[in-house]
Amino acid sequence: MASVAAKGSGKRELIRAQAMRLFAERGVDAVSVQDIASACDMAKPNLYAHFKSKDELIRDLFVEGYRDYGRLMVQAAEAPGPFRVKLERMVRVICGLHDQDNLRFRFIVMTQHANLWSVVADEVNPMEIVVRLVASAMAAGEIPARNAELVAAGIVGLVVQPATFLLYGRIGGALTPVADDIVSMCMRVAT
Amino acid sequence: MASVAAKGSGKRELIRAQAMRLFAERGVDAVSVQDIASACDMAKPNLYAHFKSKDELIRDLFVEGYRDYGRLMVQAAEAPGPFRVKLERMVRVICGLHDQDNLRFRFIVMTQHANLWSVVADEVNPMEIVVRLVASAMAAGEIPARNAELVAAGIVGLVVQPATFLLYGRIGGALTPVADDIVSMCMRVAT
DNA sequence: TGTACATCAGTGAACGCGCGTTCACTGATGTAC
DNA sequence: TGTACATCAGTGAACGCGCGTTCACTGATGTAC
Repeated sequence: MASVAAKGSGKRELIRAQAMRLFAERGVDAVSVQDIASACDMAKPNLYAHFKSKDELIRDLFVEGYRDYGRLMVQAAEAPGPFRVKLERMVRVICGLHDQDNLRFRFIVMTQHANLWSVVADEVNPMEIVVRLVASAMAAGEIPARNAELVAAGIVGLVVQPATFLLYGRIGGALTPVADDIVSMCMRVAT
Repeated sequence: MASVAAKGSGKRELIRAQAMRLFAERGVDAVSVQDIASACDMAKPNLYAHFKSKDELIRDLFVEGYRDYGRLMVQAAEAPGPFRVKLERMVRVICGLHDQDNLRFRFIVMTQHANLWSVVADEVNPMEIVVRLVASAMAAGEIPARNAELVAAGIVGLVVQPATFLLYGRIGGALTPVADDIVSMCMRVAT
């Protein structure tokens, strides 16, 4: 059961890894504390030595799940270069994280409407970051000034929806091989 | 409580309307049978005179929820005209349905990962329809032949993500006013 | 008109169940002398 | 070396709760004569 490698060491990381896997596969509501305990080969009460409650565990995974995305996207946006380069870096970051840690991406997709956003800081909120990138490129005259929120939404959709197609086996393989195509679609939308 | 207008008449339609509203607002798992009964001003057991179980009610709403989208999208795709016209009709249909019955759209978004797809026929599966439209336009040489699934995913994303932004108040108003912009983004992605 | 009966939408109360969570306890391990 | 004790990860059993669902019953309404 405990075949999914825990990133760090120790029981806490084992619990986090197994819980994220189960949540990603079935959704948080369809996974019981017992399910998580079984996957970790431990008794249910022992989970409470590491997390105060099921909710705390979910929040922990949600925050941690978005942290890397946010941080790397901010880096991509703040590093020097024209809009096209920033956007390309950003798309590649997301494709890379997606392929490298697919379970996390699944988890994020499954929980995206779960009223958990209040626990994620605005600075690392991926939507916010894309909106800011697009808006500042328009302000700088790098791309035509249009409805920035709408263009940003479009760009997010151009990444998220192919990822979702992949999730359901509609597209095979990984996201990185088509990163170029996604970037070019984004650029056509933005310019 | 029963202020949401039921489309048809009778208790069954009242239940369907209230349930869809609650499911759209909170997600199916966060709404109990008691919640639905209260919203309908009736006792819990009475729901079972109209639906065999909570699951049946959810499936009913899911199937019904997609039916109009699928039917109208197929019409838009099968009516004569070049790719651009078909795509535009299709986008307008979705924007129109979205604005006219926002709760249904919310419900669809909330339940999109709920393992309910087996109850929706392939012919009216919106993703399928878009994929077919793009693939046949490529086959006919109307648009450049590229990865059809990916382009279709992009187009779906260009509609769904703005709708989601709207859902969370990130964009104000309705989808129809920006339908033109969405169509033009889709065309730039596809050609 | 009044009486007897059939119908049936609607309900109060209870059902069993699995949930998240708590707690008193166990038993292996390390340490002191 | 053996004995006594402290530590603490881990657990079996139970907790209360709200869930979806069932069922025997009610009581208003319509119909027959």
